[in-house]
Amino acid sequence: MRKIADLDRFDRQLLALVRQNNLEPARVLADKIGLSLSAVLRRLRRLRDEKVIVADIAVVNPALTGSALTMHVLVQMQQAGPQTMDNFARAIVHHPEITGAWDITGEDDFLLKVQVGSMEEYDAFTRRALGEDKGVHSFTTLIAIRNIIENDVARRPLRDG
Amino acid sequence: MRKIADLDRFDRQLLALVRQNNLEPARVLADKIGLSLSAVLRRLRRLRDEKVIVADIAVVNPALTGSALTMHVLVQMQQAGPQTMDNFARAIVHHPEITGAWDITGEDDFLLKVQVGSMEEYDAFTRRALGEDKGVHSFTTLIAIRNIIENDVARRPLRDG
DNA sequence: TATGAAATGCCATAACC
DNA sequence: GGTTATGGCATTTCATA
Repeated sequence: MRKIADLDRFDRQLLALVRQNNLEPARVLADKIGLSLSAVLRRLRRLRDEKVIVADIAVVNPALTGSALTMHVLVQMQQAGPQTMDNFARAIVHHPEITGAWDITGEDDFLLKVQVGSMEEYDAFTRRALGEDKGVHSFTTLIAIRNIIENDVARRPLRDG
Repeated sequence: MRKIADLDRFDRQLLALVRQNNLEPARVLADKIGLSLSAVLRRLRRLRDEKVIVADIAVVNPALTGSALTMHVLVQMQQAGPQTMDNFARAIVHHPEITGAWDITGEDDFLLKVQVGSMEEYDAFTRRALGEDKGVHSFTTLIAIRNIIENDVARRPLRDG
């Protein structure tokens, strides 16, 4: 992956702009940062090719997309060695229900943010992702009653009307 | 705001597509959902005008944008009455450091996701946002050692190289 | 009030300096 | 990194149901 140091002032300015609006014509961006049209297009292409920009998406009103249930799960491992931690971290990446995951300090080892459509789905998820064969000792579920702030790029299907 | 029921099958299909890639030519989208080019462009324009699509953005690699520090804060209120909860919920919305907030079940009342540049900044944030005058009884900080999954649409400035 | 079709104008692309 | 010619795409207008 490219290092931050490899991004010059123009790259950073471009990213700051397209992160707010990626439909703005390159010509406008060029004027804003004081570069030519082609330079802007070349840089944007490279930023996308090199996965500095990982996606270009429309953000849909959360009221329309919000999952039925948002859970946070505090996970304690059986033994918090680097090996076990890494294995678990690598394993959870593939679960689409998990929209956030952090390796944390304190009593617990991981914090997961999970979005599911129903309690049944959550139950199935825990069995699949947090079974004891994964090195998990125990976990605590924090059920979200209400989403107050939710900045996630939701990738779940839209709720039906 | 428009109700979900007002979105027909075509609108939902369009949203599902542009939520993954908003740079795809309308012609391609039209083929995928079985509608004409003009119909697709009209619908997209309306979805944007009516703020069903609230933004069109490039998602930047979290390793480059992620704040130096991601914290999760479990907050216990002095008294968890609806009044206090609502006041707090309304107050926190204005803090830019908070990129996620949920009203949760269990021992604690709120879970906050906070992104800051340094420990000093976090300390200042807690004093500002979680002072006792806000009705907060106590809070526990979970420091993220590592971001394993991070789907947030970060709107903070890029870190300098 | 919706779609579908065709003419216009803008924008990204690519080859070159 | 900048400039120019080309192709593609969105936009607009019109016709239709």
